[in-house]
Formats: sequence, C-alpha cells, structure tokens
Amino acid sequence: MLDGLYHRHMAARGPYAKSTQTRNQILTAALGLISHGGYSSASLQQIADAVGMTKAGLLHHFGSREGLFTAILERRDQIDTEDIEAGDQVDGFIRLAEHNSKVAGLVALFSAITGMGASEPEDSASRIFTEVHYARIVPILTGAIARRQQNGEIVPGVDPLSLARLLVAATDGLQTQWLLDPTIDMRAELEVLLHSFRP
Amino acid sequence: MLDGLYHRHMAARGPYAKSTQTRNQILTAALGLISHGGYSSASLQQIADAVGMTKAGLLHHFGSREGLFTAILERRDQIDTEDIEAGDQVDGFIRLAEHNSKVAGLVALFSAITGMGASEPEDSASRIFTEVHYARIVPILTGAIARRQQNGEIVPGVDPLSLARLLVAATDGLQTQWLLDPTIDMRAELEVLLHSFRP
Amino acid sequence: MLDGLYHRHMAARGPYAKSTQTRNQILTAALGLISHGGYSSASLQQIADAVGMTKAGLLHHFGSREGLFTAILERRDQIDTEDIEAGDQVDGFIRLAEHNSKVAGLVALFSAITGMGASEPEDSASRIFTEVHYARIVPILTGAIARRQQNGEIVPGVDPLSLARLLVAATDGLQTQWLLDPTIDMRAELEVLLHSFRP
Amino acid sequence: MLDGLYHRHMAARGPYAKSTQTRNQILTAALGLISHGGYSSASLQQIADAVGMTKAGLLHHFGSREGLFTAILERRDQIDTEDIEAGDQVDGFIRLAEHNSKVAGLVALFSAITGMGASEPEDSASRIFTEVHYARIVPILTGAIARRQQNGEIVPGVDPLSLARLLVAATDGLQTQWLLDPTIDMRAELEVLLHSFRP
DNA sequence: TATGAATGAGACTTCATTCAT
DNA sequence: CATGAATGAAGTCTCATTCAT
Repeated sequence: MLDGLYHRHMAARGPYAKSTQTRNQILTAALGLISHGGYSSASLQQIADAVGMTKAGLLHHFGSREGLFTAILERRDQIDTEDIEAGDQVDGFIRLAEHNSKVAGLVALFSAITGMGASEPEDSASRIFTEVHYARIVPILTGAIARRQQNGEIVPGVDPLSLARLLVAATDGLQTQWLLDPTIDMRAELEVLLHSFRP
Repeated sequence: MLDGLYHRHMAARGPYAKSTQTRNQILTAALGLISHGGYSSASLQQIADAVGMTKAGLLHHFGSREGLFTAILERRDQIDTEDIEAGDQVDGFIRLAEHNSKVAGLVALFSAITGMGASEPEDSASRIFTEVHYARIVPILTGAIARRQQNGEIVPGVDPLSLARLLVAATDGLQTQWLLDPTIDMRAELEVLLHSFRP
Repeated sequence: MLDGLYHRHMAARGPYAKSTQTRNQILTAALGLISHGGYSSASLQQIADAVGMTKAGLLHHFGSREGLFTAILERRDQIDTEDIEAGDQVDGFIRLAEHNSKVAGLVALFSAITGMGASEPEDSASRIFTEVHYARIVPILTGAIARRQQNGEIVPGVDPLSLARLLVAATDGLQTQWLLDPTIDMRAELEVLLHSFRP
Repeated sequence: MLDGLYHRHMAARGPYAKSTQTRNQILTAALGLISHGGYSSASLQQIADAVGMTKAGLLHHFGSREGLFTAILERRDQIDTEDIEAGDQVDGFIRLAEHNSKVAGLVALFSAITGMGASEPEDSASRIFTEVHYARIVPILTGAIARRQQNGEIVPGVDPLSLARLLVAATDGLQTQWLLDPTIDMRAELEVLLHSFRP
C-alpha cells in the first residue's frame, strides 16, 4: 500500500518525528504522575493535562490506558534485555534492577502492572505484558546460571531454572519493599542471595 | 480454634450477629469474583449482585472498595500471623504461603493490592495494608532466622534482617509467577533458597 | 375527639410533657434550617444534629421526614384557622399571611411542600397536607366573601368561590415572589386585589 | 416558524445533531414521568430507563437532575415569552397559562421547581430558574398593563407593577389548585381578576 | 423514648472508551 | 494527527427508612 511507503518515507524527517516525540512526552509525563500519586491516580485525564492534549489524543497513540502503561514497560524491557544480553547476564540483571529503581515511577508501574496483570484475563494488556516479561527474562537468566554453574561459580546441585525464578522473584519482591522503604539496598540484598549459591 | 468459638459466640446474641455473617458473605463472594475475573473485574456492583445487596450496603460495612479488599487480606493476615507465631516460624511462613495459594483469589488479591498499594499515597487503604503487612511479617521472620542462626541451622555470616526480606520478597515474587504458571512449586523453590543458607 | 382532649391533658403534667417539648424543639430547629439553606438542605441528619438527637429519634416522633415538615405546617394551619374564624375572616386571612411571613422558614416550607405536594401521589404526606389545607381555607373564605357581598362590601356579580380561590392563589403566589424579593409588600398587594372588588 | 426551520437545519448536519435529538427525548421522557408520579418520583434512573440510557448519560447533557428539570422549564419559558411578546401580552399570558396546563407534567414541574427553588441557595439551579422566570415575565406584563391603562382598558389608579405581580401570583397559585382539582377553570378565574380592574 | 446498625435509593464525579469530524 | 461529543461503568457520598434493642 502506498500508505505504508508514504509513512515510512515521512518517518525519516516528516510527521513521524513529531509523533515519536509526542509519544515520548506522553510516556514521560505518565511516569512522572505515577511516581507522584501512584498507579491509580495517573488517569488519562491527568496525563492528557500534563502534556496538553486530550484523552482522545492519548488513545490515538496507545489505544488504551493499559496500552500506554505497558508501552512504557515494554520499551524499557527491550532496552534492558539488550543490555543484559550484551554482557554478563546475571550481573547485568542485578545492575539493571538497581539502575531502574532510580527512574521515578518505573518500579511503581512495574509493580502495579505485574501485581494486577497476573490475575487478569488472558487478553488483558497488563496480563500479556506480564507473561511476555517473564517468558523473556527467565530463560535468559536460566541460561546464564547454567553457564556459571559449568564455570564453577555456582554450586552444581541447584536447578538453573529454579534459581532463575528465585532471582527474578526476589528482585520483584524487593522492588515492592523498596517502594515502601527506599533505604533498602536492593543490590546488596541480591548479592546476599547470589553469594549463598557460590560453592 | 478459640477464635472461632469466640466469634461464633458473639454471633449468636450480639447486635453484630447479622453483621458478622453478612461481612463474611461479602468477603467470600469478593474472593470468588477475583479468582474468576481478576482484581479489576471484581466491581462493587458485581460483588453486591453476588450477595444480593446494593453497593451502598457493601460500603456501609467496608467504607470503600479498597477497604473491602484489604479487609479480606487483613483477616487472613491475622490468622496467618497467629499460626506462624505458634510453631516454627520460618517453616510456618513457607507452609502458609503454600497453603494460601490454594484459596482461589487470595494470591491474586494479595498480588494486586501490594503491587498497587506500594506506590499509592500514604493514606490509601491498599498502601496502609501493604505497610502493615511487611511491618508485621519481616520482624517475625528476622527473629526466627536469628534464632536458627544461634542453633547453627543457618550460616552465621548473613544478616537476619536481609534474609528475612529476601525470603518475603521471594515468596511474593513467586506468587506472581505462580499465578501465571500454577505448575510452579512454590514450596520447593523456597526450600532451595533456604537450603542455600544452611551451613 | 377524645384524643385531642387526652393529649392536651397529658401534656400538662405527664410523661408526654417532655415529648411535647422535644417535638417543639425539633420543629423549631427544622424551620431554622429551612430558612437558612432551603427545603432540600434540611435533611434529617442536619435537624438531628441541631437538636442533639439521632435521625431515628426524629422518626420516632414524626414517622418520616415529610411527616415532620407537614407537622409544622399542620400545627400552624390549625392555629391560623382558629384565629381567622375568630374575627373578620378576610382581613384575618390577609393579616396572617403577612404575619407568618415574618417567621423565617415557614413561608419557604409552605411554598416547597405545596409546590411539590400538588403533583405527588395521593398517599403522600405533602399531597395530603396540601389538599387538606385548601379544603380548609377555601370554604372559610368563600363564606366570608359571601357575607361581605350581602353587606355590600363586595361587588355582587362575582362568584364567592371564585374570589376565594383567587385570593388564596394570589397569596400563595405572592409568597413565592416574596421569598425571592422580601421588599414586596404582600399586604399592600392583597389590598389592591380586594379593593378592586369593592363596589 | 423560522425557529423550527433553523433548528431542523442544524440537526441535519451539525455535530450536535444527535445531541439535540437525544436531549429532546430525555426532556420529553422526564415530563412524562413527572405527570405520572410527581416531581420527586422522576429519578434519574427512571428517566434513564425511559430513554434507554444510563444516569451518567443524562448527566453528560444536563449536569444535574435539577439542571435537567430547569432545562425543560427554560425551553418552555423561552417559547412562551416569544409567543407572549408577539401579540397582546396580557391576553397572551393568560392564554399560555391555560395552554400549558394541557401539557401533562409541565404545571407540576413548574409548581415544584418554583416552590422549592424560591428557598434554595442562590447558586441552585432551581433558584436561578425561578429568579430568571420572574425577572422575565413581570416586566413584560408591567409594560403591557401600563399600555392598557393608557388605552383606558384598566383603571388608572393601580400600579402596573403591582397588578403584574398579582396577575403572575394568581396564575401560579391557581396552577397549584388546578393540580389538585383539574375542574378549576384557570382562564375564567383570571378573567374575573382582570375584569375587576376594568374601568 | 431513643438509639445504632443495616440497607436501599438516589445523585453525582471520575474514568475509559468509541466515534464522527 | 488530534479533537469534542457521547456514553457506559464504577465508586462514593448523602439520604431516608426499618428494625432490634
């Protein structure tokens, strides 16, 4: 379709530039609102006000409120995954957990979406994100742990998949605790966990 | 259980007889709805329909939708705390995590409320529950872990508070994963974690 | 009716003394609230607060909110009727209209109850009051006007019933206007009306 | 009527096409319900059911229940005012009073809104309507009466403003009586009143 | 005589979403 | 690409009323 070509063409320099910029403004505004008043207070109306658009404008870009929120997490997840896969994957995972915790609202949004999403119907945006997230991160860590085991950095008796799940679970759970008490040192806690599995 | 007798006694003659019964019906209906359609689909209207009341009737008893949901978790938390304190506390905690996961909807509700609550304003019902929950369970486990350490059942080098937080975090995180994949054996996972801290 | 005698008797010394006093306090408080915030703002809760009772306490005395309001008007209607019948009835009617307009809230209550009551179902308290009120006052004035006609004080060609209705209607309508603009001189207006029917 | 054409024109293509139609359906349904069960029984829920909408849908169009009711009266008031100003104004007023009394519910609504509104706070919708209504009709009649006086159709000694108020008051009051007893001939009653002011 | 609890009804605000423009 | 209008769903507050004590 001409339409596709037209849009791809324009994207390089034309109206899509603005679109991408607009989308990023929206996502940033949403994160800011979440970090202030929590997940449930970040309504479409509030986000729209923050970026000077209407609710319908937001939905034009993201389809739904949940779609907007999962777009934030999805974008972050893809960046994170690339980073993790680039270097040592276990260390990368922990490093990212700590790093992301500095982005106000991101942990809160992740906590809320996965907390709710896990019980939602299968076609819900938050449920889908949650499933994809775990389906992406757990295998990566499982592989990394298996490799460490072969290198003798992790005790041989433990199932890599189990440890990967534990590591992810502990990270998620610690994020929730950290939201309530930011003095918690997530990285140190996770190091304690990993250390106990060293030979 | 003494608790049961006490309540049954009150129910038989006090002015709250009907109230207690009604409240329990409401809480049970709410759990059922959550287990079916997830947290966000359990609206006041649906719960009201399920127990044959109006929305205003529910709100008379619980003040708000969140108040209703936190009442479920609070009630469970109190029963659980008593059970945990009665015996071996670390084992009790793990046993309960597994046991509660058999009550349809309870894990989903806990996951949603703590996931959202952690980022809500300080006066929000879900935030308050979440804070109280951690303020209750972490010290209990910290003490239990310290005692195990003195008995030589846990390696001496680890900070009991850190391990308590890790244990709670892993449990919460595993519940989320379990909601998505109920084949996960939460108890076995947690045993792996604890085992790694044995001398 | 014996009932009337009985109540008057008990009021003087028996256990009803307190009741009568309480009822009067309630009615007075209700009138005060109406004069401040209008009919619809005078809720049972507000009246109860004003007299230091509970809503259920008020309803014990008056059965319903409308019952309370019509009790005020009914009591006033009976006093007024006696006054009117005692002297010249047309003058008495006009004098009372002016006199009552000095009791804050009374005109407002009458206006609201008759305004709504006229369209309510037949068993509604406000409807019943409204019907009884007109069924009481119109015949009295009809008779009085007929007598004035025979005395030559009113032109002979007019139907006494028509004029009575006109007089009552004008009085009611002027009360509404007076609520909005208290500078209106109700008595002077009604004198203009009556004057036009003089020979 | 030009007015009709104009509106029909807009309805055919403007963005408010559906809105105007919907609003009229709502107003008509509301009038119907009032004529059946009285002012207080016409709840938002009932009106919503009658037009196949939800309560929130109604409130989108009218802001509040009172706003809906005053919209009915306001619409009628504007049409009536145009009609009155077109011809002889005193006759027009009386003719309309009689004419409107044939629209089921309209008199009941007017009676209820003005009866209550006169005592409500200044920012209440019913209060505002009531004030605007009198501020519109009384001056028109005052002018018309003054002109009749100059033509020698009304006795010279009477204040046109007083008579205008009396005429409006009598009309409003008679409407209330007519609601209770529809055999009352409002037009004949008002002719009696006007006749008495002829020279 | 009076109360607190329970409860339905109603109004209204916020919210997300759809649709036509 | 973005908007305003329309609209259903939901939560929450106020209110009147009933009932058992």
